[in-house]
Amino acid sequence: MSDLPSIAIVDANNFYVSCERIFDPRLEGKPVVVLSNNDGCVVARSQEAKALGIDMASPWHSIAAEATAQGVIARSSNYELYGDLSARTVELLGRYTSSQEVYSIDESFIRLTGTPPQVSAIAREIRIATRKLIGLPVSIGIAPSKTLAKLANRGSKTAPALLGVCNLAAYSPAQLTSILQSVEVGQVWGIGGRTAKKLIGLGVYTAAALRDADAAGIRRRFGVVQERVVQELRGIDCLPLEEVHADREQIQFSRSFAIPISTVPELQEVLSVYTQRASARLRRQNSLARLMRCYASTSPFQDEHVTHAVSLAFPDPTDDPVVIYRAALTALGPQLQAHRQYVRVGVSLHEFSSRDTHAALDIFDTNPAPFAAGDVLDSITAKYGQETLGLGLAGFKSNRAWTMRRNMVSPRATTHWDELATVFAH
DNA sequence: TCTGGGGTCCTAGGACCC
DNA sequence: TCTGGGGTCCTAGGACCC
Repeated sequence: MSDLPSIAIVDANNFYVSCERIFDPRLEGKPVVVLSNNDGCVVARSQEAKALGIDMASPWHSIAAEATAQGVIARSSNYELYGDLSARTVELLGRYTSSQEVYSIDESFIRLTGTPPQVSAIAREIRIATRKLIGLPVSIGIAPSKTLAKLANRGSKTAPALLGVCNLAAYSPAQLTSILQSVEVGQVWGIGGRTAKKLIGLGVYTAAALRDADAAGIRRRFGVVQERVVQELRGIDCLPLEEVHADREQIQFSRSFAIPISTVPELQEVLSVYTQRASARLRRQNSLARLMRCYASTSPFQDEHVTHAVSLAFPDPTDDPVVIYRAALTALGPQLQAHRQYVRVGVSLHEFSSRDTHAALDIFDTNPAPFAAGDVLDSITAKYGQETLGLGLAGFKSNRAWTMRRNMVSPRATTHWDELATVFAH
């Protein structure tokens, strides 16, 4: 038995639903779904909801009647709650490893060392701890590469006998091949719908067949990303753990509206709010942006779907909400047409530099220090909340008909004093 | 009436330069 | 009339992920 380091992926089961259940135990054992922003699509389902045949990404409006008749309970997404429970889970996992990559809101890769039985024992301990200390059920897949760990993670969920932990090191080469033969090629991490279709056309139907395919040929036909998948399936670790969470390389803020917008002043208001939110994220990671893209689009589900998009460079990299808003308005404003029914606006920032580096280069700048509107906004909203203060049109809260629809949202039970859970004694 | 949002990486192709 | 070739930078878009 080898004593090599293994990669484990720890993944919370039906994460958003599990978060909702922690603070509302009445949801336990019932079919529950969580909806995307705007109460648009299903983005998380409990086991019971999956069993009823509710698909991921189903538009809620088209299934709501039937689902509620079947007893399905829907919740609007409550990202503040999920984010907080996610952070607690990350901290807990950190106690079991020296090397951790936070891959998404509900998944971490961690490195575990020991013999296969030792590693599996640690994984079982983690499972018990997350359930007991945070309230979340998790599944754990363990293997020599990330891609195989993801595959093991699927196995840990589909085979109840494994009790939520699947360590591929526990299987013989023949058993491993038979496991890979049972996985469709499109289920492999990194192989999406398009590539899967092409692979099937070439006769590559399963994970085992992809593992045994000619790596150079795969590279020629599909590129380096897919070639790495082949190597990873062979147990060769090609995708290192990204331990330090690097700053973002782009920041987007985009939302669909509860109702379409067709007046220019309202679009200006939206741009004002979105540019302020995007620039706040930029300042949080201490970056300046050189490039911005903005777009406004009508519904892709209607005739005459249009998108107006602009891309613009700032003369000097900036994080100033006033500069960014004015630039967005100047560039996108002339394209907006009052008779259109816009359903979505997006702002994205790119090409970052560090705020500190830029300041150091700026010593010969003769302009007096400008009013740092961004810093003032940040310190006030940090203390009193996101909605307390805004610049210009974003400062008014009245009559914002376009904001998100969130009709079934749960309390932010861990981050707001006035929304704490209430316990009743009987 | 009602269809999410935020990322990453890679590649192709045009513009430009020498 | 004749009319190269290679390198780099930039951007848009594809594909994938959760």
